[in-house]
Amino acid sequence: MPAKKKPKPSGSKPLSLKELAEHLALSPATVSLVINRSPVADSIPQQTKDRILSAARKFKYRPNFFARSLRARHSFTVGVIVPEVSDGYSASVMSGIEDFLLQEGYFYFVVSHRHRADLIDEYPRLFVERSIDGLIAVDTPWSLSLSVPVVTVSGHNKVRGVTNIVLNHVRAAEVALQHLADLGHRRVAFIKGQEFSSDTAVRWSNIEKAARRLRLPIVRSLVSQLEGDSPSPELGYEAARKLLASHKPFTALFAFNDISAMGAIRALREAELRVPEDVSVVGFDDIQSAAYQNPALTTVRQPLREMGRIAAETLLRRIHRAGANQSAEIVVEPKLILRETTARVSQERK
Amino acid sequence: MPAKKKPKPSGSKPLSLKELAEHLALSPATVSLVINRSPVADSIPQQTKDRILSAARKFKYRPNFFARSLRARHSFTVGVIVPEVSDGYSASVMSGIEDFLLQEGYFYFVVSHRHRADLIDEYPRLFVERSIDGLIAVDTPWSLSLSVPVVTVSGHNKVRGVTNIVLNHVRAAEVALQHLADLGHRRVAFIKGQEFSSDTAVRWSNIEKAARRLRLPIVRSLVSQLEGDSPSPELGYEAARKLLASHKPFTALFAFNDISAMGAIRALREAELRVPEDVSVVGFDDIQSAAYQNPALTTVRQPLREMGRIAAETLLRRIHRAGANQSAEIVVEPKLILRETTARVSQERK
DNA sequence: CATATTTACTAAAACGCATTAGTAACGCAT
DNA sequence: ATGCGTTACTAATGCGTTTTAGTAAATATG
Repeated sequence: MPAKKKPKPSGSKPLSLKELAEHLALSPATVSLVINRSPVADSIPQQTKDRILSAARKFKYRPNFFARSLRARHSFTVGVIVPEVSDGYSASVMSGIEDFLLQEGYFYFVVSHRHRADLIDEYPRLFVERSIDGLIAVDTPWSLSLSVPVVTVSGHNKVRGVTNIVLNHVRAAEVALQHLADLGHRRVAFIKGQEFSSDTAVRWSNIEKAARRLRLPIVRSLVSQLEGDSPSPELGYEAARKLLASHKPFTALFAFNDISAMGAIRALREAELRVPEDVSVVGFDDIQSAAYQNPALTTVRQPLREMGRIAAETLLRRIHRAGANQSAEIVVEPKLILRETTARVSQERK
Repeated sequence: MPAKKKPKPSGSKPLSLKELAEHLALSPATVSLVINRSPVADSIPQQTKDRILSAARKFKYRPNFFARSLRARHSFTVGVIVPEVSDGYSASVMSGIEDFLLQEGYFYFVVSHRHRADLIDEYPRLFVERSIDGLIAVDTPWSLSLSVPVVTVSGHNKVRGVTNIVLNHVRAAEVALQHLADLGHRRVAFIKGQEFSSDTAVRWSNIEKAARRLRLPIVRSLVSQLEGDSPSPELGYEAARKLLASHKPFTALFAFNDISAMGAIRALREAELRVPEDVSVVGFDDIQSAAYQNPALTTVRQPLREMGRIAAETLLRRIHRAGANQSAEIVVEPKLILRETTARVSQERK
């Protein structure tokens, strides 16, 4: 005899397993077993199962997430830490992360540390308190060994228990400089990344190697560096101004990223230098707006979205098969995207 | 007599309230009361409190989040739904949301619906299953009345229980067209937003009104519309091509957003039209990269980050004082940012 | 000195679920 | 008739908190 107490079929608060069981005149245990398709429920006749399932549907039964997680001791949630949500790099990676995570029934928390060391320390702790199942650190210096699996995107420290998703930086430097060399450039200026950026060091050392192989000289005064943690092209503008101030001539510029390339182009313009006629510029990353600059930016593409996806995939794999699969590094390939900011070096400037 | 069982001061699994209490030879209740600074604990002598607090610190006791939420029936988590994390608009708003939320001890889940109606339907449900305390919908058509407070950014439907954070669109249209009119432009072309974009309709109707007030004609063939849901400038490029194809002359273009303005500028260039000498262009939003276009984009700024922050603030207020505070709309002011894509209309084109 | 109040706690229930160890009833072979 | 294996379930426990309603002892009050 079904109780006729709650005549609210919709809009009321969610009903619990117990209430559902009561309605069915069964025990919560049985209902739980059936709903979770537990093998223990094999002995339960199909008819009963159907009865349970259809009642669950009818009453829109949704297991309480906290109760479930409390018992199961995992949350189907991962943490993502980035320098800043609103910069193109992080956002692209996140997009890839999201793709995979949601499709697997996971959600994610995001936090931006904005390069504050205290936050880089604190946020992971907060995450762990929130019982995340794993963590992805994007473009963030990482040295912690957490109690949950960690995957980084562009992390370069070898830390026990963390897998790094990295670009093939050897290739990236090669492909960019080769292109410039092919166009006849010999005097190339560079803008290095900020100290805190996790790619700065590797990228630079590979540029040096590639330059050596190509016999391109690297002149001290033609190397500038981004300073400050703003995500705006302003920094590239400043860096390029310093380059210009050295009064050493150069015919090409390889910037640390697309954003700084944009700023640099502006500085070149202001100095009455045409891009690419007078100076060729190569960016890095290939963020969305790179293609729609005027002129469109030639750049080294990192498959950011894919890197995010791989990070998510790797993380979940590690969450599931804890222990095994300890490949510490996964490498993805860059690609040179030819657009309009590079050109053959002109005769008179050669 | 303290048990000498677990001699692992670090690295081991988190200890529970019960274990902590056991160690202190007190009941879990007492410990809980003290740790949560409950008024009921007033009668407990300071000495005992100190003992508890210092033990908690020593053992790094962290309450289990699920257990706590299970009991308290709220999660200190809100959901954020955006069209796409990796587009500048959403990302800026998110940045503002994050600022406020984290500072108040809340975390947030993000999902991108990418304009798929089924996801716009499904994600909020998933959110509710995850027991979010509230939801922010960014630039997303919203008509649902959820069981938790909802705040939209640029939502325009009046729905019971949802607060909309919106731009003053009257002013936005006015300020842009006034500027163009002041520069002598009479033949202005327009690019409208996609149907699915929540601002499209309001924006357009206010443009019509402002144009009427300024006695600027709106010619049918000089109105184009974005089509497709890509977040790239490509769409603006296409829209501008259609405008050009009409062969009606125009001296200014007011685009739906900065991204499409960038695409449009490229189309104009290809048609041998100089910006701003031949055609002035005004964008909308003032996303990060607007300032670093060449030429830098004149645009109507929406204070996106601030809108995010206000959304978060409003949401938390509504979560805390459920019921009251039912202002259905909060309006923020736009600002015209003068840069380099607008100029006085030239004599011969007039 | 009897009673009321305050002090310093604690027992127990509840939040909603998953799971393990059972049990009762039945059919079947011996 | 006895024992055994199925079948169809259920009771009970635990996950880690918070909170309410107590209680026992110490102290104050009349």
